[in-house]
Amino acid sequence: METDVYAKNCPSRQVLDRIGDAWSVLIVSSLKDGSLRYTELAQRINGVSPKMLTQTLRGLERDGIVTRTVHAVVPPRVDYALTTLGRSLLGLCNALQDWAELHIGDVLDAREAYDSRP
Amino acid sequence: METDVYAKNCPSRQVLDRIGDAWSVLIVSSLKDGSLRYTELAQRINGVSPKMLTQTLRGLERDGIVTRTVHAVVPPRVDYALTTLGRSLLGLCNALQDWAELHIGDVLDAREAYDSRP
DNA sequence: CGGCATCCCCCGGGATACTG
DNA sequence: CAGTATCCCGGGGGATGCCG
Repeated sequence: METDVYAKNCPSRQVLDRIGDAWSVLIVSSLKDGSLRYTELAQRINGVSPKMLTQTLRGLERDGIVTRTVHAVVPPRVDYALTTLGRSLLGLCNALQDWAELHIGDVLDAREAYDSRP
Repeated sequence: METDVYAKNCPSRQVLDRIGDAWSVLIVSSLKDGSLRYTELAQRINGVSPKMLTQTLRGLERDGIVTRTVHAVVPPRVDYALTTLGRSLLGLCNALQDWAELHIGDVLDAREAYDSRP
């Protein structure tokens, strides 16, 4: 198959969009040690609205990156976990966060220098 | 410094946003072999509007990831190149694209399966 | 050639309230 | 508890037109 991310209509662009989505990255990273419930994800990921959490989880499920397991109990319980495909993303997500935490200082310095220019 | 990407107001979130931006990834990758002119970038990156190209380049420059060099000639010539900080991103960008090109098939299959479910 | 500036539209996404 | 439904707003981002 022809996969050129520079091409406008290449589906790999959509993959970039998904991975690029900040919520996706945070969700995948949160699930690295095992499954979590909906509420646990919501607490863990500071600032995500229920709408975006659900929406992103549905997208990840559709893309075969997470599984959604409903337990028939009261109160309801829904677990989310990574698939094999999802686990293959962990290295990337970790690298992303590592870079961010390692170079955030440089970036902030560069911004300050840029903004204080005539 | 406290760097927790799960925290709402952590600046590393902004780094995630920048790297997550599809245009940023494509620009950084395009510059891996050396500097390019504005028009060359526009041609290389299919589907980007002038506005977004300029805007993204400004953001990358502000964040210390690319340099912008204006040559005083007619017609004008502006070269963009990666900084050291920008070059440190190359591994990440390549990994991102590699993953996309490697797993795009799995993702598309998962989507089809998901969409054709009752 | 390499941009800003402006207009304008559309929808991403937050807040809130309600259900199985 | 785990969502859906609804409303609503800001701004992302395309198109177009003008400068140095």
